[in-house]
Amino acid sequence: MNSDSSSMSSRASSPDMDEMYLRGHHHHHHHQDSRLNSVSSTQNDLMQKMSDEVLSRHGSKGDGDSSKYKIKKQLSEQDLQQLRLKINGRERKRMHDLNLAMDGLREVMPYAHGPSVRKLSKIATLLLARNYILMLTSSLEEMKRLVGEIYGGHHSAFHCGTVGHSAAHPVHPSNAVHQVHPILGSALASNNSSSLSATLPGIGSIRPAHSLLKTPSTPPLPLGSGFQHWAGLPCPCTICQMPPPPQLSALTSSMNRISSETKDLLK
DNA sequence: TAGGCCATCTGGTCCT
DNA sequence: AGGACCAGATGGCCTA
Repeated sequence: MNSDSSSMSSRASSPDMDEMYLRGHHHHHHHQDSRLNSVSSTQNDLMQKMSDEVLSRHGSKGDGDSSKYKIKKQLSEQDLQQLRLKINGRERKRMHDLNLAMDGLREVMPYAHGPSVRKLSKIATLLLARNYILMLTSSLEEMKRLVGEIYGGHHSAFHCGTVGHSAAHPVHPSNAVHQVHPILGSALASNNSSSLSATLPGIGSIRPAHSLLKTPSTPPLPLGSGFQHWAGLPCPCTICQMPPPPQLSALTSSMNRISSETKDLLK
């Protein structure tokens, strides 16, 4: 029925409940669930309600002829089945789309990918993503600060990526730190880079804003801002041509402190 | 076997 | 009115 296997690859697909429904699931008492009795009654109510809706759609509501009503009730049950199938199908598609988005998020998360690695659960994905964003944001802030200290504020203000772009690209994390939701803002305030934890392998030789995001296993993050630093292109500016200042190694070590939190997520 | 995770169904609510 | 979104319920699968 549904060909989507990406979100269900690790488990057998469930029995087709629509099929069950069509075979008389609404008469079901195939398991002794305490909820089923109440559901059955409410379901009957629903059936009647929807039946009325369908009947009214067909312009037959209020028909006094009982034999006609019986026929039309039968028709309406078919309509109800079709309606239910339609609604269920929409909901399934919605959840499949949600799972696809979740897979997309997993793909850009800094954790080991591969067939032998069990994929992150949904909750772990969301929590890790949050930590990752927080870490990136605070790293960026820290780098901006360091660059400002080293080269002076006026120069860094003209730097193509780390500072100058932030005003032009509102969605960039370096700008988001000032515009973020109050909750995130408070989270940032309480989460410096040492308490944050995310995995960024191969970050040893740091160039501001470059190698931070260009991890070997992850593609450039699609932030939607057209931020050219992340497009894999070499940057011609003087700052990017210079070797990394020794102060930035402190950032490296803080980044490598990844994570009791994150490791917990991966358990 | 218990608990975690998940897909699905379902009814309610909100939105367009 | 119909669709999107949400939360609760349920059962299946898997793992410690």
